[in-house]
Amino acid sequence: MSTAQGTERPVNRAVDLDELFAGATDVVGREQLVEKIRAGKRLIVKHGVDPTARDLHLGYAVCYQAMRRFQDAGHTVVLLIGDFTSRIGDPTGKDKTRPQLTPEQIEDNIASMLRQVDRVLDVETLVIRRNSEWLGQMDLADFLRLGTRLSAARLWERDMFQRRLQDGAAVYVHEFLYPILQGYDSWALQADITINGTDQLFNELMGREIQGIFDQSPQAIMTMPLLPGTDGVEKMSQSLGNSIGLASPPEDQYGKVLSIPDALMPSYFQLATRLSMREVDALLAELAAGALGPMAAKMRLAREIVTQYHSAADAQAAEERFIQVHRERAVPDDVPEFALAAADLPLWICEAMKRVGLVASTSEAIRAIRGGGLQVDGERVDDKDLRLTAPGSYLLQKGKRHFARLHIS
RNA sequence: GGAGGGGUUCCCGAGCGGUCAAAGGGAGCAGACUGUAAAUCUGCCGCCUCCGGCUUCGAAGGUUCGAAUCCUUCCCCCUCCA
Repeated sequence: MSTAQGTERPVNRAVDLDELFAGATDVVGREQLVEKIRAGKRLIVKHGVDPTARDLHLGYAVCYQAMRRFQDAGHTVVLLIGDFTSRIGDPTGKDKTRPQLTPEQIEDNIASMLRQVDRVLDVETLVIRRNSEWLGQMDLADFLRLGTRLSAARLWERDMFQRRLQDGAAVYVHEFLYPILQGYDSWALQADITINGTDQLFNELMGREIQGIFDQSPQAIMTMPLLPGTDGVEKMSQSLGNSIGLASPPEDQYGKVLSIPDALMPSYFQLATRLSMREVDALLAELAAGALGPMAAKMRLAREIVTQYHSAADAQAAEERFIQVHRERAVPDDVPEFALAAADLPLWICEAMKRVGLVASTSEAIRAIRGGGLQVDGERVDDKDLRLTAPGSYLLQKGKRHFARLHIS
């Protein structure tokens, strides 16, 4: 079993521990870990992910920021791709079995993931491993042998299982066994610390258990809080539509950050920016004291984030644009354009709105008109039977933010 | 192997022969308000040139003047006992 090799960078033994662990909800086994750091050991820092295709968002970045700090301190960060475990599939949806990923798809996904994480992590020194390397070789006898050392009661403790049991929901065998495999990963990598979301605590504790069984020094577990989404209620998740993508355009990021509830600003400053704890504390103190207005603070937050994932210039531009569009309600300059021939005249307004994609159906267009939400050239449309009769250029608009320009010639 | 519960509009979830395009919540869209794309309040939220029509309630048949609601078969999901 090979282990990850870091590059020959010096390890910073005197690293500021508070900054290193900043934002963590908990660090299990911190004492031991600190000893290793002080002794100058180059830590193996594990972060496990599924190789599913997805757009990474700020929620994921919370861990990456933490991992980056370890990289900066000279440690080896291993991005562990759960290619083997993902073949088993995540059971939680009611959806039918997920199509199995081919090795090519997995490699594509890894590549796409790297293109996104390189905005946070140092990809040069990042080590990538796949757990099929060892799990793919494990035979049933090995697995059962491991089973002789682990009590099922230990697995049942998992609160998720307990809850499902109470609710009368199913617990599938493979998910029951999943933690063992994930724990085995830590042993295989000889991980000194694993960094992941709080939801992974149980699985990672299994790693300590298994490392202990094989007389390996148990990994520390640094759990990071789940970043709330822009709705301020649910955790950030692509499927909930409350996420801010790392690769999203500057304006999109900027706008979304400004839309978070004020109460979320502290967590975002702390978890989603590269600012140090000290800087964040100072900023929040100013905010609390009223020296810094909430809007100003949030704009600062948005700038920080856009700057990190794009550039200071992009952040500046996004901010100006935001002010224009939302405060001054100007028409954006990237309005999608559509062209139609004069032969389509006269064109029913509902049809026009549909052609241009502002509404999905004429029914919706009619409803929108009744609700007063459609405009042509800045004038509200009140008559659902309105027709465009002359060739020319029309600015179609739904609400305040959806525009389309239609050229008829 | 046995017993039972269930599949409803984007999601969750009521409905259990007509008054059902189907309660309620969430999401989404719009209007008002605001420092914000937040919060709050209001409206909309299957399709159709829409004061009328058409197609929906796992699938296919059937019973009825009439079904999401009853019957039959099939597909899928869950729980409990063994």
